[in-house]
Amino acid sequence: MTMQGHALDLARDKIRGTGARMTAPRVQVLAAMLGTQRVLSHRDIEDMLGAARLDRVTLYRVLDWLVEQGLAHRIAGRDRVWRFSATGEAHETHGHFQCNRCGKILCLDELSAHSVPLRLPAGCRPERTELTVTGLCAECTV
Amino acid sequence: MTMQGHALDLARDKIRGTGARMTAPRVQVLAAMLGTQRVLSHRDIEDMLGAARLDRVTLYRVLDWLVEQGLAHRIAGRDRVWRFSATGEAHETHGHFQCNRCGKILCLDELSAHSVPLRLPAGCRPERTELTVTGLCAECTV
DNA sequence: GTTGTATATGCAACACAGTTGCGATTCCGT
DNA sequence: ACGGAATCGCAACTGTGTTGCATATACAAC
Ligand SMILES: [Mn+2]
Ligand SMILES: [Mn+2]
Ligand SMILES: [Zn+2]
Ligand SMILES: [Zn+2]
Repeated sequence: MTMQGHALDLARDKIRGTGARMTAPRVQVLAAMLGTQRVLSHRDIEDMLGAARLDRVTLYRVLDWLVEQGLAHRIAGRDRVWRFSATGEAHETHGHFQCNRCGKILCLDELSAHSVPLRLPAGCRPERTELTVTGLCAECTV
Repeated sequence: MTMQGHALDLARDKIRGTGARMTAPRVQVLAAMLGTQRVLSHRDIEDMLGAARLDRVTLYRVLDWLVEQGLAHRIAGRDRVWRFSATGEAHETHGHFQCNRCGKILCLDELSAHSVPLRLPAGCRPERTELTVTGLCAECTV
C-alpha cells in the first residue's frame, strides 16, 4: 500500500512534468508500470488494473503517449507483442532476454547495445539497436 | 527465365533431399525465395506468386515446413510480421537492419551475434541472440 | 498402369494485437 | 463557474497468423 502510494505519487509527478493533462488512465497505467520490475504487455496491464478497468483503446493510446513522452519504452518480442517498461533510463540501449516458453522479458542491464560495432549498407540511417537473447528462463527450465 | 529455371531446379533438389513429398506449393515458394536476396514476408511471397496463387493457409504451412526442414529462416521484425529467407546459412547468427518506414529487412552479414558477450541472470538458458538495427533505409531517407 | 493410403491442400471460421473515426466527456487556464 | 481543446469510450475495422475438417494427390507397393 505504501509501495503503491509511492508509485502513484511518482507517476503523478512524472505526468505533471510533461505539461500535458493529468488523467486517471495515465496515472494508473504509469503507476502500475512503476510498481513492478517486470516488462508488461497490454494484456498484463489490463489484468493488473482489474477493478479500475479502462477501455482497450485508451490503454493503447496511453502506452503510446508514455513512450512519446519518454516515460516508458517499448520492446518487441518474438511473439510479436509489444511490451512496456517504465523503469530506468538506459532501457533504450540495453539488451533483453525473452523466454521462449512463458514469453516473459527480463532486462539485461549490463548488456549495452552501444557495444555493438555497426557497419551498415550505404544510405542506411540507424536509429536504434535492439539486442534480444531468447531461450528459457530460470522458472521454465525443466 | 534461366535464373528462374535454376531456382526451380535447386528448389526441387532441396525438397527431394528432405525425403518428404514434392508438391507444387513447396517448389514454387522455395524457388521464389531462392531467386531473390530479399527477406520475404508472407504477403511478399503471395504477391510474387501472382498467377500461381495458392491458399493463404497453405503458404503459412509451407513456410513453417521450410523452417522445420532447415531450408529457410524466420526473422522477427519490429512489426508483427514474420519474414523468411532461404539464402545462406548464417541467418541464425548475423544481425539485420529493418527500415522503420517501409519495413524492409536487410541482412548485416558482417555483424555477428556471436560477438556479443552474454551475461545472463542465473538459471537462464540462452538459445539464440537476435540483433536488429532499426532506422531508415537508403530509399526511405528523405 | 492401378490401387491404397498417409500426407498435403483448400476452405471456412476463428483468435488476437493493434488501429481508426467520431461523438461524449473532462481537464484546466481564464 | 465557463469554454474549448485534449482525452476518453465505444464500435467497427485491419492485418497476421491459427485450427478443424473434408477433399485431393504424391508416391510406394503391387
Ligand atoms: Mn529494459
Ligand atoms: Mn539474414
Ligand atoms: Zn519462462
Ligand atoms: Zn525503407
